[in-house]
Amino acid sequence: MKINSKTRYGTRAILELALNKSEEGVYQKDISINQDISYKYLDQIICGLKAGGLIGTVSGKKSGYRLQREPGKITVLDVYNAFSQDLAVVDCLADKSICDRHEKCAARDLWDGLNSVIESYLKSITIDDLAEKQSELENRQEGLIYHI
Amino acid sequence: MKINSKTRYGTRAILELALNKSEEGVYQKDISINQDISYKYLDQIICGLKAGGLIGTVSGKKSGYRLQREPGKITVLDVYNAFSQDLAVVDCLADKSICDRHEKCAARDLWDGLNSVIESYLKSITIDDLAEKQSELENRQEGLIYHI
DNA sequence: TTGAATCCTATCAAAACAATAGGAAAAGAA
DNA sequence: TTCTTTTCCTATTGTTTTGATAGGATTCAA
Repeated sequence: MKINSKTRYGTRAILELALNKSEEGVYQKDISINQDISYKYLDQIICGLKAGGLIGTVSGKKSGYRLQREPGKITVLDVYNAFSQDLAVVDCLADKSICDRHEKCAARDLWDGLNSVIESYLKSITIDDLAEKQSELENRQEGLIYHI
Repeated sequence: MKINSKTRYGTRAILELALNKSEEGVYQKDISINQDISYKYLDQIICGLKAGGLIGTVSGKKSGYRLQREPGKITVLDVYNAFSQDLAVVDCLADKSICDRHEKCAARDLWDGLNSVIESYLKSITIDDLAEKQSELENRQEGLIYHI
């Protein structure tokens, strides 16, 4: 049960865009530096986020990327879905035909429940939540320094 | 986010033991047949379940395997842990040293929350719950047949 | 017309995964 | 004892997924 690196990086990349309060786009280069993600690998991450309709390219004198919706309307599940087929912790959830047991399988119901739990958690957290949390964490850090 | 096949099969195998109401052990052969798991692969599954202290070998005239605890005291998380290291949807949860960002990383907190959600779900379901569910499913099936 | 940025596709090495294989050890039955 | 059945153990293998790199095409403003 691991989150793959594209989803991990994708979340950080999109968080980086949410943290940018200016009207201008954010360069891939800056996402790469600020979030410690290989510039080239980020190519694919950005491609996925764009294909998922979560981010877009800014046209104009300063290019770069920006969110396509308000950060409060993008959930982590959206990011997850940009890099995976449907969330299905076991294959028989997405496609019953692969297992004859599906009609009466307590195990399948179990995994189905797990799926729901994961899905609703990922859906409950928006990029805005993350951005707020990130600001909090950074402020708390500074606060500590003041007290030394 | 997939559950690996050992955990999947392991759950079904241990469910099979829970469904056996006799005092006698259940043969690997029978688990294999009833649960459609390759006999040889089941070797490794059983080995994991034994190492996890969840099942044991019956000694006496009829051998086979049985649960080591009451089914109500074995959770699906126990089964999961028998086949994976600690549950950690991202590696920086189990080992902070792999990423410098851990002090102030909203993403890490996000995955930590996901981890908790998964863990508490898996912990909330016992093998006894599964066995009961399985009986229900099989009875309902029979019930439907009567009404045709 | 060049420089910086986005965009696109192919490739690769390593790791994880799922499963098979072959047989040793134990223990009851003949 | 010997045979048979079942448990137990370790190695190996083929496939798929994963994480990442590579190389260059395209766009566009200065």
